[in-house]
Amino acid sequence: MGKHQNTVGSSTYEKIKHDIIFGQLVPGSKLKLELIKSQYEASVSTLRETLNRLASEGFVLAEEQRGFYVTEVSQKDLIEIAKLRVLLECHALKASVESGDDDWEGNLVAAHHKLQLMEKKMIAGDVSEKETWKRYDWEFHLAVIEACNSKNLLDLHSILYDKYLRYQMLVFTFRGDEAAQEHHKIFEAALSRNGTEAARLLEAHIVNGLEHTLAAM
Amino acid sequence: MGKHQNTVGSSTYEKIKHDIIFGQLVPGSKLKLELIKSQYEASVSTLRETLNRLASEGFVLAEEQRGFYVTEVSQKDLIEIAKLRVLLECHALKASVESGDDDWEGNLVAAHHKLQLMEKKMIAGDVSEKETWKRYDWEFHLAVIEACNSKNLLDLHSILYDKYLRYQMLVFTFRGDEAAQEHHKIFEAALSRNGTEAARLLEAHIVNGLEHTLAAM
DNA sequence: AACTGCAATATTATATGATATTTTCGCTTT
DNA sequence: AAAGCGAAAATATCATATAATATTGCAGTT
Repeated sequence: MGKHQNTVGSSTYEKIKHDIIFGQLVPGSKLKLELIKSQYEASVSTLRETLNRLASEGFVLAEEQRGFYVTEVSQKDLIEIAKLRVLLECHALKASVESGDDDWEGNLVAAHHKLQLMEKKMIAGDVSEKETWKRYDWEFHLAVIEACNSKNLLDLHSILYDKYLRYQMLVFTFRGDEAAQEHHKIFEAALSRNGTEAARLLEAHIVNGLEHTLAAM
Repeated sequence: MGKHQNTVGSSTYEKIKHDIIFGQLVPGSKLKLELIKSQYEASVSTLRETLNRLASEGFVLAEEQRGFYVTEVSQKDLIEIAKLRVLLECHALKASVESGDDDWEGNLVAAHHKLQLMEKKMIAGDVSEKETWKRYDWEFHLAVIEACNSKNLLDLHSILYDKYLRYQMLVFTFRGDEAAQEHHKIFEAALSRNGTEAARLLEAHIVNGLEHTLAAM
C-alpha cells in the first residue's frame, strides 16, 4: 500500500513544532541536545536538522555555538504577527474570492460546516478536542484563501497562522459563540463574492482574537 | 579583538545561498550530498543542516528520501514574489516613514548616497562590482523600511528580497539610469515624510523591475 | 571577608566518518 | 511494453571525536 512512511527527521520536526505551539516546550527554555535527544528519540544530527528548520521559521532561536532556545513570546511580537496576518490573509482573501471556482466553493462549504459542528460542541462545554478544533479552524481559514493563486503567499501565511496559534494556545480560553459567528459571517461574505466585506470581517475577527489574547496575557 | 569566528555550518550556508542567488547553482539541479561535500568542504550532516535551512526559506526543495534540489524558477513564481514584495515593502515603508526618527533619516541619507555613487559608476560602464551594487541596493531598501517597528516584517521582507534578487541576477541586465532615478524619487518622498507617495513610487520601482526581468526571461 | 583575575575542569555544541535504509536504474523475464 | 529482480548509488541516521563555552575553585589583592 502507498502509505508513505515518515522519516525520523520529519516526525521529530512535527513533534517539536507541535510541542512549541501547544506550550509543552516553554518559551525561552533551552533545548539542550542531549536532553531532548532522549525526549524525542532521535540522534543529535537529526535533531540539529530539525532545530535549524524551526529556527528558519522562527519557532526556535539558534545562537551560534551556544545552542538552541524556544523562541520567547511577548506582547509586541504577538501584535506584529497579528498585523502581518491581517495584511497577508486579507490580501489573499480578496484574490481568492475573485478567482475561486466551484471546487473552491465546495471545499469552503465543507470546511465551514465541519468547523461549525465542532464549535457547537465546544460551546456546549466539550473542550476535550482542542486539537481537532484547531485543525478545523485552520482548514476553514485556509479554504477561504486557497484560491488566491500564490503558493508563496500561502506558505508565508501558514507559518504566520501557526505563530498566532501559539499565542492563542498559550492563554487558552475559547472565545466561543463570538468567534463562531464571525466565522459564519466571513463564510457568507466570501461565498457571495463580496471580497471587500469579507476582508473587513476577517480583519475584525483577527483583531478581536488579538485583543482577547492580549487581555489574557 | 572580538572578531567572532564563523562555524563551518554558517559559512557553508552563506556560500550555498549565495551560489543559488547568483546562479552558480542552476535552478532545478540536484544537490547530491557526496558531490557538494567536496565542493563546499563540509561533512554530510553539516550540509544537511544547511540544506534544511535553505529549504525552509524556499531556496532549496527537500524531497523526502530523495534528496535536495535547487528551487526551480518560473515566471509565475517571479510574479508572485514581486507582488508579495510590493505588499510587504510598501506596508513597511508607510509605517517606517511615519515613525522614523533622526537616526533613521541619517542612515537613509547615507545609504542613498552610497547607492547613488555606485550607480554612477555602473552607468559609466563599470559592471565589475555587481555584488557591491547588490549590497548597496539592499542597504538602501532596508534603510527605507527599517523604522517600521516590526522584526517579523523585516525578516519576511529580507527573504523575499533575496528571492527577487535571484531572478534579477538570473537575467542580469542593469536597468541603469532608470532605476537610479526611481531610487532617488523614493528617497526624496520618504525623507519628506510623504508615505503614500513614496509607497506609490516604490511599487512602480518594483513593478518596473519585474517587467524588465520578465522580458529578459 | 569580599572582590578580581586566572587557570583547570566540566559541560555543551559542532563536525565528522561509519552504518543502516531507501531509492534508482539496468537487466532479465514474461 | 510491463513487471520483477538485484546491484549500485544516494539518503537518513547514528555514535563518536573535536572544539567551543560555562563553571568552578583557587590565588592574589584590597
